[in-house]
Amino acid sequence: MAARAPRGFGQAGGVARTVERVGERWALLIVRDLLAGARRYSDLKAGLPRIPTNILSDRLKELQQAGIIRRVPTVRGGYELTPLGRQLEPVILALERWGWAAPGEPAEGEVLTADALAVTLRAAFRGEVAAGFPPTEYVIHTGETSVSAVVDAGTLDVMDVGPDALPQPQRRVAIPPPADVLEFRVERERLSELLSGDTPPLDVETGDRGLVDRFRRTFRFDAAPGEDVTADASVA
Amino acid sequence: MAARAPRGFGQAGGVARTVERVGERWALLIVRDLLAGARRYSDLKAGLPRIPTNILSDRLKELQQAGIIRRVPTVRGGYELTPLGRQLEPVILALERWGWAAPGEPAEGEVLTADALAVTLRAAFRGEVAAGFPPTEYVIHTGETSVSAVVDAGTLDVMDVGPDALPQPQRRVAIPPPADVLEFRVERERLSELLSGDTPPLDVETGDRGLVDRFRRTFRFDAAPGEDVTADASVA
DNA sequence: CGGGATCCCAAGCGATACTG
DNA sequence: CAGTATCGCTTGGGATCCCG
Repeated sequence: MAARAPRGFGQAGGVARTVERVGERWALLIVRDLLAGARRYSDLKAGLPRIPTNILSDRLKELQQAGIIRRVPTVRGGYELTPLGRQLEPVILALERWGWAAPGEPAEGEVLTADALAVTLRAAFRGEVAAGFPPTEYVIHTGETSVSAVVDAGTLDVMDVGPDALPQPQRRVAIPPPADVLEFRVERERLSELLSGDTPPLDVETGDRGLVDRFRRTFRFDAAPGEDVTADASVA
Repeated sequence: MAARAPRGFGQAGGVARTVERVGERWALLIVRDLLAGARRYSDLKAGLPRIPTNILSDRLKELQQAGIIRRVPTVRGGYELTPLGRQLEPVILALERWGWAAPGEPAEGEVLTADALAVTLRAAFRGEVAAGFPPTEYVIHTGETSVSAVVDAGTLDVMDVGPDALPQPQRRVAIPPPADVLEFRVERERLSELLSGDTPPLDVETGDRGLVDRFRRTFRFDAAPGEDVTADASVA
């Protein structure tokens, strides 16, 4: 007996506990996508094109047992985060921020889905700054992905508006569409620059160009003040 | 050619990028321990008793190539975080917080090392609250582990004071030892309660019992206000 | 002696095929 | 559409061995 905790880390700290539950391959990406709302099996699979279906199936089972996700009874194949799972949001946002700050080329053939972009925007969102602006809607096109980000009084709501977007569950709060709307397209490779406060070329399709600056203040990954990001990755 | 990005996620978002770099098994625990300061190969191995030596070796190489850690030239077998690696601190702290908030038994046979406990205390630390108290030193014994946490004007410094603690590099700031000192022992299973604002039995060895309350205000995982943590993990 | 490298086996992962 | 089943390959685990 005493199965010696097979495949555990043998560690009692919080990091070890968390990694044991969501550290398996693909698990955090599933959580990321579910952070945007309930999704069906096929939605998850479409958002994670390279996940093998058996792995998706395994992870969904494991995450359920860990109390992180649950099935949506009313939707066949539907899954959503539990309250415990939603508490992983700070983890996801911290991972998202570091990922954009880390150097390295984007690598071709990668997809940036609407759910991923929604998390990106939430990670870059500065509520305090945004609270100083009138309600604004930003429609962002990049690669094959299109999302709408509605900013109102320090709150942010992102939704997929792409060609194959699912019908959205009604908005949480029924707000009138903002008067200020900026719609633009930016290259995927330039998104990082845009969110770092840089001014890459972007193609404004609708709205006042002056709103671009508002966007750049509202969504911004702050290079930690006083901390140098550039690290020497060259190794013998 | 075009090696088809073997074993990548095929995702462009920040979460995917981060998980690709530090998502391998054990990697984040290595980063966690290095967050406490530079460590040698044997220190890391001792702090991670269940890691196979080849895996430790592999991870150290990978983390170096990712620019997250580097060798300490002056210390044989020494490793430390790069500035980029130190930027993972928010990630580690977020993981630590979720891990303590998640339900589940501690599981026996697990170790809680000094480096892990240091991260726990940093994750639970409330600088704003602490700033209101006079400088205080807390010496905490739990299980086999003993650390000293010096709190001064909203800053926290944790160091190993266990029987086999390494000789500490000199304190960052040469401060006089605080007048207020609390030394206590708490069972490992009760640590979670203590850091949740509960009042489990603890054995005060030195200092005024009134300082216990100061400790409880200084180190505290906040149950996110208005968010219910308890989730139903029971599954068919 | 500490700091790794090698080996072998088991477990997890990935691709594809298949079923309710 | 929502998964299971199967199979080959890759990775991790554990013990041992080697090197400076």
